[in-house]
Amino acid sequence: MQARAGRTRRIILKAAADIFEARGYMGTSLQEVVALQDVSKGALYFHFPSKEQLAAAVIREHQGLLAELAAELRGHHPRAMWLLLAVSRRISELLCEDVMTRAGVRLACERDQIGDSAPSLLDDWSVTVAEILRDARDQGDLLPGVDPQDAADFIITAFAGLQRRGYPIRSKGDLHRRATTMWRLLLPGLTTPACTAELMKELG
Amino acid sequence: MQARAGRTRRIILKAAADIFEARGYMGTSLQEVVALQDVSKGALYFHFPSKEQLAAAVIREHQGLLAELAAELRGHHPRAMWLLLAVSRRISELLCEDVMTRAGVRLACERDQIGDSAPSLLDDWSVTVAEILRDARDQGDLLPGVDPQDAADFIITAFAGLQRRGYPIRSKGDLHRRATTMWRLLLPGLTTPACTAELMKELG
Amino acid sequence: MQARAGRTRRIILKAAADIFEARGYMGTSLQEVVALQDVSKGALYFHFPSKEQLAAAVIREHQGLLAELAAELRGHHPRAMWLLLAVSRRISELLCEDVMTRAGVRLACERDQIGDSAPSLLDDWSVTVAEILRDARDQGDLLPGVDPQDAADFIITAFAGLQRRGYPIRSKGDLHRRATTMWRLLLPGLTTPACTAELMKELG
Amino acid sequence: MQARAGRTRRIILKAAADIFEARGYMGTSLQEVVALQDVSKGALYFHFPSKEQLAAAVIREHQGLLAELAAELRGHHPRAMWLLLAVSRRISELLCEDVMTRAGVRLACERDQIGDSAPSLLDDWSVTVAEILRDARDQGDLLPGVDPQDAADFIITAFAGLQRRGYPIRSKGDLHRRATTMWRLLLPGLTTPACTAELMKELG
DNA sequence: ACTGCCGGGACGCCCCGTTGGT
DNA sequence: ACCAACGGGGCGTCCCGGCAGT
Repeated sequence: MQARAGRTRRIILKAAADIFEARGYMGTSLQEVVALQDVSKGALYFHFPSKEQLAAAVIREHQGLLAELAAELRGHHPRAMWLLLAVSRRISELLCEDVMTRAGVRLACERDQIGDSAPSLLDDWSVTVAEILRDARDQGDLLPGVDPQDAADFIITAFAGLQRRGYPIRSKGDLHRRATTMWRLLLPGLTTPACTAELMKELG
Repeated sequence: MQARAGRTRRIILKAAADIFEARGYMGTSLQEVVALQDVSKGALYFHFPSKEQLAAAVIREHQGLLAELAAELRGHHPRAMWLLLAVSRRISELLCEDVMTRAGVRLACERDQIGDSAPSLLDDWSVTVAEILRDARDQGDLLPGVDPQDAADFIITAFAGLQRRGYPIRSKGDLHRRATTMWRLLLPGLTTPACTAELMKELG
Repeated sequence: MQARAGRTRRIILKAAADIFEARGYMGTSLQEVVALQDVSKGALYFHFPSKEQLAAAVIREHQGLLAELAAELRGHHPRAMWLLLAVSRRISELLCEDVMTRAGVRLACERDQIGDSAPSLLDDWSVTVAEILRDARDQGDLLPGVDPQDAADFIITAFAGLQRRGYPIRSKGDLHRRATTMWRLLLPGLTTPACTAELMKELG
Repeated sequence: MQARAGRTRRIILKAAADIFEARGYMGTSLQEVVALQDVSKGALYFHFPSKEQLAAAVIREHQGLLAELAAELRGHHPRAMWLLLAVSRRISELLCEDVMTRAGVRLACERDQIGDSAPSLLDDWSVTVAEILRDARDQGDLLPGVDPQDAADFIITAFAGLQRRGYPIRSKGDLHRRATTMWRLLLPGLTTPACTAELMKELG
């Protein structure tokens, strides 16, 4: 029965992500969530004590993801800036392919509407990016005068903005293009000219 | 009576901005709006036929503002990039001082939850910024390889993100600092080194 | 100005009839009424103190009409039953041609939803028809055993039902046909065979 | 649980009938309905998705009833006209004893205010009565020249009018008396003299 | 343990019938 | 004659507990 329970939980989580992603937290009715995959309200309330917790669970699905990704990719990318770009690319891909990721990011941006039990995903990300930037500084790739934490804050905010509502992402390439634009604008202000030049080649 | 009507309308608009800014579109109840300044439901319904139209009016309050600002400040700033920074600074100030501005921007970001009658403020801004950037290009201040429209899109998205939920703006200086950080990171990727150097001095 | 006032009153009354006829008393909003002919609410409330009184006025427009008609046509129709049919035909025509008449009858049927200030049109009609039937009895045209008042009650109820909602009246002929059907069914139970036979020829 | 649900549904339906009967469709507030038997809005919303559906359910309660009655009584009344009177008497009884029946008929008359989802009860009745009349014709009881469908239309309209608003039904006998009056007036125009004479004795 | 039916209140938005100041 | 404003609900419906089954 444990297996069935887990499966149901997952189904609900997925359905919730679908609706949350499309309508936002407040615009989502649990009615719609359960209707989407034809589970009962009872099932939902068994697995998640409240709407707030449901949203929190969707966000939590990605909590720590960026840190994991960083840890995982760190092996392949000794230099921190390369790592940062690699992680950025990976997240972009997820944003394109995976509804749950999009939902998580959207909900993270709507944290103030959800409540304190929602993990502050963007803060986590900010911390991780700040760490990477500190590594980059230690490796001499960062421009002097760049504060890693401030820069990280800006970067993740800007990045989260890439999937802005109203700018619907049409295709994988679409988001990729926006990310590329972002990095092309940011790198010269972030990294040393030599490093920038090399990274630009990566971006294509 | 025209005067009184205008005054009431303004009171409602202001109250709406207060609540919209704090709770977002969907989180706002018209009940709360009218309670805040003790106007009646009837008064609200008289001036605004629906919640959607109310939000649209708050947004509309700022539609064209950036374009006006640009036109107005153009005289004082012959070089486009200087103009851009001046406008940015002005908007930052407004975001700090004026609740309605903050509400407008927040609602603009939530446009997909409001409906099509809401002006797409950010698109407007994007257009204006793109124009300025084209001027900058013509003046030789832009780096080659920078697409004005793409850059403008990114800039306004990032700028709108500066007042991100969860990152409450604590003081006027707070937002100013974030804006400065943004431009310091962006300018090197946007403008020629000479131009960048001069602008950096402006930023302090 | 007296003339203008009277004209406005009439315009409002007409507009009210239009909407009342289409939507019924409770389904009608004064908003709609004033919008139809673009008069102001102030104008409406100047002429009619309340919705109830407005409806009452529409009904009152026809109060006494049937009695007048009877009086007027009495000259041409010495025998009461002929008079009754003539009056019936005249009312049928009005129901077809005149919205106000239809509205009046509809409102009269919805009297319980309007309030006590609405004239009980149907009761009036009932009284008049009963008088006519009594005349017919005196003229020896009524079957013995027919109680004029009971018969009148039934006749006007049935007649009012001819324009039943959902049975939309498509054309003048439509209502005429229903009325003919009614009389063909009723007359044999109401009048002496001889009288019935003559009247049937009238109906065609 | 099924049992409880059914009971609740019935309670709501009954309360709705009470209010609908007294105030009409548009004059009824669901608030009042739930207050009458102290059920919650949630319960109402669970069983009936809208006011329209609630009214439709009240009407539907009687849809097919007349046809069933006809089928059931057909055994006891070989001759169609006797059947018709029997059915009429049965419905009259129901109208006196049962609020839901009165509510159903009232709502059926207000169908245009409710919406298309309301069954057109009166049309159904009309069809059934027309069938009976056709049987009567085949049995040689109908007068030549009577169109069964037209006659049926008139009969049910008139019958529905018996419980007219403003003519409150005071007692069982009251409605019975009106029905008797109706048939006494109608039968001579509907059936052959011999048949009429026999039926009249039935009416008393 | 897990799922589901049924019910419970609480508002939310809309909008309606009405009155004051002019 | 009117513009502006007033509250009072109406309906929908939403988020959520209790039990009853499995």
